[in-house]
Amino acid sequence: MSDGRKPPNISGESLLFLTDEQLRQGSEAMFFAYRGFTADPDRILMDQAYGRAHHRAIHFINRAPGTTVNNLLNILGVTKQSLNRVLRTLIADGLVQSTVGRNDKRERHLHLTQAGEALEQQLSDAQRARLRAAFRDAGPEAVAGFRKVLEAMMDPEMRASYARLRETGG
Amino acid sequence: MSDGRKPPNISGESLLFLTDEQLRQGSEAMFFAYRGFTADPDRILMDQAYGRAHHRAIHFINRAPGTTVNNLLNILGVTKQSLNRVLRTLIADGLVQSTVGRNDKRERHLHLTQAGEALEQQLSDAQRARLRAAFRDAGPEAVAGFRKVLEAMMDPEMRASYARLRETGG
DNA sequence: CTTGGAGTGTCAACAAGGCTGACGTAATAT
DNA sequence: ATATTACGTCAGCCTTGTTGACACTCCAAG
Repeated sequence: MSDGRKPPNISGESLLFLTDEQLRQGSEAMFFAYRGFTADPDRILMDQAYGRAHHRAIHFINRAPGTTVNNLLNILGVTKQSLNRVLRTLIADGLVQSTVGRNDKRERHLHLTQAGEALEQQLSDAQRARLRAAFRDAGPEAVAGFRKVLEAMMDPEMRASYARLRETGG
Repeated sequence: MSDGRKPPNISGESLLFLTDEQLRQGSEAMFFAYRGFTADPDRILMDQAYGRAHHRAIHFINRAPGTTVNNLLNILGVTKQSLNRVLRTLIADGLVQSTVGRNDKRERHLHLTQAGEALEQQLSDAQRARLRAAFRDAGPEAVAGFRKVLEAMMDPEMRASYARLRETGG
């Protein structure tokens, strides 16, 4: 690594897509694209007293209704103090409902209220609109490649979370 | 938007890759992948007194040596005050050199020092290693699709910055 | 030549949202 | 009975975003 120059074409196929320059362009594409990816929901949330952290919580509670705090913690990859601050405001504002577990009363199960679902819709509509346009412009094969590379880029635990959500979600 | 159901197959080709569920999976892939994407440099920077903002500044100064503060501002999409705090520490620590513009003395031209280049190498090596592995696993066609979708996802101005960097960079 | 506006960069103060550490409480597991 | 787990909370810190206020430079209009 850090060879700085194009690796020689060892195997039969061209490895030009693995040059440092190509990888750097990939990094920059990720950076700029992620900005676009979050821009629309961010704009919506600015008006309200919420931020990106609230969006993430709402998204995954909607995605896995009844999930526990601990599970959400693992998915989001933040500390419970951080998450709790966000959840506290969402519960206080009546967007999220926290119910004591039936089997294990230590657990709290999280659901979106109607108001929470409404906000989730609004946020994911904005984000999906951009993604839909990008997907349509790029075409199905590009989208398949997009997904493939992103998945390969994840940490293993994240890849597991991602796969689990895919199974339950459809 | 927000139709919630699969759109009918209007055109000749299948539009199943544009269902809400597929788009949601795309969002989640972006979220998890971006975490992985930033994880390695973040780990390196944790030890030092620097964060992700410093990484971004160093990256783009390296990419476009002699760039002005204002230009960097546009690329990074933050306020000049935010950037200035980062630059101040980098300059104080001798990683970045700021020289008054020759033609226009209002401008500052930014360069990495040797120490700055060394850190840049270390950071981008870590990030490139992950990206290289992901690219190799996914293969050239997937990478092409990846790039295509990301580019379509950017805001127009960001797409312009991205293209500009690509030209000068090679 | 002076002056006013636009462009560029700096300093100060504040907020969001990460983090760690410590502690309390209830429920479960051993 | 005790240890562990799940959750909540308080306190305090750091990074990194924000606005507001200000200084210096340049250029053009008067």
